[in-house]
Amino acid sequence: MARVTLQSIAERVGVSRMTVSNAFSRPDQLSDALRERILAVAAELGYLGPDPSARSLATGTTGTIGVLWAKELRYSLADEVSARFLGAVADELAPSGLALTLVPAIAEGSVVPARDVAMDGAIAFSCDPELPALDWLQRRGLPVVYVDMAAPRGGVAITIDDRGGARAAARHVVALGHRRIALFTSGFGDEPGPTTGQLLPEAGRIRVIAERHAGWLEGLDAAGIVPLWVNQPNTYADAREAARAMLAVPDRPTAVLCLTDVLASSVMAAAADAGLGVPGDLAVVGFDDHPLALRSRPRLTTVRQDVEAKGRAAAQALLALVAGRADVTLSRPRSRRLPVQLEVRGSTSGGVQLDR
Amino acid sequence: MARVTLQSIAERVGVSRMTVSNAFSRPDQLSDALRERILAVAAELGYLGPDPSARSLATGTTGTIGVLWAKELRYSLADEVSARFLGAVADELAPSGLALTLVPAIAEGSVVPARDVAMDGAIAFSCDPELPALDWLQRRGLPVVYVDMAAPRGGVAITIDDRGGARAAARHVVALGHRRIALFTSGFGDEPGPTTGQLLPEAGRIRVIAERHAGWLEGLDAAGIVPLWVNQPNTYADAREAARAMLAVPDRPTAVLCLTDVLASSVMAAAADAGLGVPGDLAVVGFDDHPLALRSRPRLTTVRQDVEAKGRAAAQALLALVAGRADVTLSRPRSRRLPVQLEVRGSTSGGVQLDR
DNA sequence: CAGTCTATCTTTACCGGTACAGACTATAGC
DNA sequence: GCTATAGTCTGTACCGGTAAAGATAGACTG
Repeated sequence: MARVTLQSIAERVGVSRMTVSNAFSRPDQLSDALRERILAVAAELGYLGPDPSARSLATGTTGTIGVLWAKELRYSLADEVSARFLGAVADELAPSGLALTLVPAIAEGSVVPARDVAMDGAIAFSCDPELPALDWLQRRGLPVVYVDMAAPRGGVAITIDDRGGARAAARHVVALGHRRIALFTSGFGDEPGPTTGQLLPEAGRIRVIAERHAGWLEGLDAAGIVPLWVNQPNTYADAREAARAMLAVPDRPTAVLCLTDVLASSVMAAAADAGLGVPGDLAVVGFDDHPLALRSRPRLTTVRQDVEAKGRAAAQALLALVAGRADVTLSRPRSRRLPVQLEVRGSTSGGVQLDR
Repeated sequence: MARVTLQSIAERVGVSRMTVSNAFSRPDQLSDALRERILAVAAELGYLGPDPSARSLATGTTGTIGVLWAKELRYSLADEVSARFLGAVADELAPSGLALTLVPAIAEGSVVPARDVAMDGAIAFSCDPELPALDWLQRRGLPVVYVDMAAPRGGVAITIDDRGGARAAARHVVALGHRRIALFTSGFGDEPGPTTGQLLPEAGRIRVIAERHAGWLEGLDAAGIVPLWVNQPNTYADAREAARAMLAVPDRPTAVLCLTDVLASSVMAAAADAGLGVPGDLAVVGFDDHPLALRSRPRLTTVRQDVEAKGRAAAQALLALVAGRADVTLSRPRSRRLPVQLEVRGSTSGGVQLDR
């Protein structure tokens, strides 16, 4: 299959290659009559439109933006919250005709995707700031928007008020009178269950984890409460084992604050398995307001974030950065911190009235 | 920021441009000493490695493969099952250094991603076979693997036994003695709730829908049962309204077979809202064996598919196709239909023993 | 010591487009 | 009638690499 190129069409029609190029890319540069003739010949020859790579080389733009993922995609995408974020980004980008490339931050083999994948810009999503891949993005001079992580100096970050939300969650259970409170989270290694260990440094660099922990502690410290830390290894496995271990400790906690709704959901399942009533025996609070939160019985009290708004904000900021490279008169997009909202539902209130 | 190119490095070191290229791409083509010198100069000048677009143009490969999505990504990715499929594909591809580009099948504006995005191959995931985007992929001569959809003649398809699974689900509830059975699905338009309408043509072309419906009917027809069709508009909204309407009909069904676990989960929530016991008042069967199925109380009887195996199979088939283009002696990968398995749990059995 | 390798580097020729600066009309304005 | 102006089209010069074959020289073979 000999490839049909601009050149072959040009020869057939009897015009210059440039004119054929314009027929596709800049219709205003030639007469309609000629354009139609060119397009007809192109169709006849089976021309597929300008070659993406060649155009990309010539113009310096690729038509795709990358999303840098820290974790293995298997895990990240399995999480509905991350996936919805990605979906919102993709949809916000679609009208501009930009596709979205998933770029693994962790290199396997010699290919370094953050260096070798063609893209016009990138969104770094909840990455360890020390990842070499981030360096590559910057060295390439690509516009980058940082989501759920700190931006380097001058960078654009889109975050949510993780700390405030976690603090509100902690205050909520404290206000309900709970004193034995567990913090159900990740980042303490591979052992599921209650832990007295240190948060792993790499986990501490994940902003979402660090900030939610900080918020919880702010809320608990004020009441002089020392929490029970419970670890869930950061894999895709069901968190029920860790939850079971938590519920088996002497002086079992009466309330548990969870890093995410997905973890909270497993906690609720474990509570049911153990014959414990929620919220009567155990109050549970999640984070994210995942669809799970509404599907669970009782409905889950949680800190709502608008993950789709976050995705849209990130996409818009990145679009502005990409456009700003071409037109320096445009103002740079600003970092934003989106608000969160504590949603009190049946998993803590117990009152049917609040459970709608 | 003047770009550092191979040429500038070559001049600085005093060798040909080709040698510099080889220093990066084919280390065996030059002496180690020279290579080190070149890399040193490259580092000093801030060279970032070969430009992806230029390399892509010269070699004819892009280092990315596309995944064609029919629905808006916002919806597709929000579904944990789709998302896990995508994650499995991405992880299977990662060792080959291939990135993954999400390609919207529905064009917005003049850009046709399936035509304009650079890629080495594509996975079409549960698309309407009549989508123009599929044509573009074929006209480009790209290797394509079709997942959860029929492949065109000679194409490679990875599917699951949707029909057999649905049939097993139907037989299961029939065997339990149910006679008033609802089929909770999508594809009948925008009205939620029981319907007597026709399945929309575009929905009928979605293999997953068509096959699961066919399987259900095979199972019910054998028992002479006429089901109640219940429609859930194909949006991201919670399906509880449709479920509520279903439970409000006179002669309320005693069993409901659902297109997916996500829908089943909403049905169970609606049952709880209506004060109905599962499985006592209403038996519920899902499809997919989504993590939800295990988290729900009672646990959801469902048809298990291994979505990650599906993703891996698709990725492997595509890798084989891509490799086969270069080396025609390789055998073409074959279409596969992966098995499914009915998982009987508490939402139909009622027996505690089966609910573990 | 001629002949043949092998390793190393260079030369030539693309890959398939687009940007930008003319050049050549035809029309309009005065 | 002569010059602006706009509308079309062409020519040239890149974009930044890689493939494949050729050149050169020292090592090895018999």
